Amino acid sequence: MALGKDYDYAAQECSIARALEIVGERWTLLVVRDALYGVRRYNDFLVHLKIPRAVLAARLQSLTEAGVLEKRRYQESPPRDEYVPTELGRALWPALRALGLWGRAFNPNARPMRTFHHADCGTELGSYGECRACGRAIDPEDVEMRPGPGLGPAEDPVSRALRAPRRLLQPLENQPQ
Amino acid sequence: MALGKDYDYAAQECSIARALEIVGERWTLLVVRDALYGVRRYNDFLVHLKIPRAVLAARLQSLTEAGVLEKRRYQESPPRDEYVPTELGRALWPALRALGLWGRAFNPNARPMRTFHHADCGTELGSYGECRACGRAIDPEDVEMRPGPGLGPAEDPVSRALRAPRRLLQPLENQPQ
DNA sequence: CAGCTCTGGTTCAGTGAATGAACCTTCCCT
DNA sequence: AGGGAAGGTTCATTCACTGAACCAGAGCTG
Repeated sequence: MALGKDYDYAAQECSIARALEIVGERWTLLVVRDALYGVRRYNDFLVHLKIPRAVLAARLQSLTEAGVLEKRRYQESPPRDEYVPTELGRALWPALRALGLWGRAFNPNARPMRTFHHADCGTELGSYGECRACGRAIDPEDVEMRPGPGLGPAEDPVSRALRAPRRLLQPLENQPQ
Repeated sequence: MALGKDYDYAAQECSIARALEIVGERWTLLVVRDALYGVRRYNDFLVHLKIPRAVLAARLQSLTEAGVLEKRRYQESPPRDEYVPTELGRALWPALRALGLWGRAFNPNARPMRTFHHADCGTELGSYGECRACGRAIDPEDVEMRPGPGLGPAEDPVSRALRAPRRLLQPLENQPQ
């Protein structure tokens, strides 16, 4: 979503509008999604999202300023930073989950791309992010993501790494190719 | 969100990206939000959202083509149409609810603008629109919206009408002023 | 019947954001 | 010395958003 630089719908007295001021721009929610999937590094976002470099830099910066991601130095020489979801970023999981569920409902005969399960018991999450077996909401740390039958072949290393069953927020291992 | 005309992130194999193709543009989710609040008429959207006319026309058309809203003739002479959420549009309620709750979490010391309750029991809804007491998802038809302490004075008739406690999807009465 | 209003648009010029390609810098490796 | 990887910045072009103006059908008013 392209917001004007004056962020006009800040005027709206509505929490939804407030949320969209932060994450409503084009690509922003996809960056957060990848961050929750475990992507942390500039190049991995770039490869996985096929996003223009300038836009990615802008989004990472604004998300960091908003407190959704945290920029963290993970090696000094050469200096390298990674972007990690904060508590606020992790709190976007229900919204992303709901959007994904709606996107699946949108084309009903499509096979699911990924399924999400309670890591402790393997039960697939319900429509409001709860474990149907345990009957309570599951934090993203305890969600296991599994590839679904709707996924095609992986074309880049990041997509390939995200094919394996894995916990949300678990950092991507950058195997040295 | 400004999508290119070729909708590039259609390529993403992800239900979230699919959803954002439809509702990811700037203003789109706010139009759907208003539709769920009971706004149905072009002019009411215009007044309440303060959205440019051209953008509103474009959004209403694309949402109608996507099957999120339905254009319905409500009077023949002069011909007047209203836009009503379809089943697919109503299915966006959990995502909007989750986004709104996140927007509230974003500025924690702000007072809530509106609260949403299960109409049958009065319990405030959880982050996916489920009733915490009944333990199940609540259809938007059964959700009661109440004004919260964070709302300022209403400046237009539509905002004023949306101040009263009311069910979602209940059409706005256009009082003849 | 002239003129005004209400509703629901369309058109248009100006602006700002997204895009993709090219370039840059620092560091490491050989 | 040369090459490559990571993480950016810069730039011209394209595209969408913005706000104001304009338009058209229908009813109301005098």
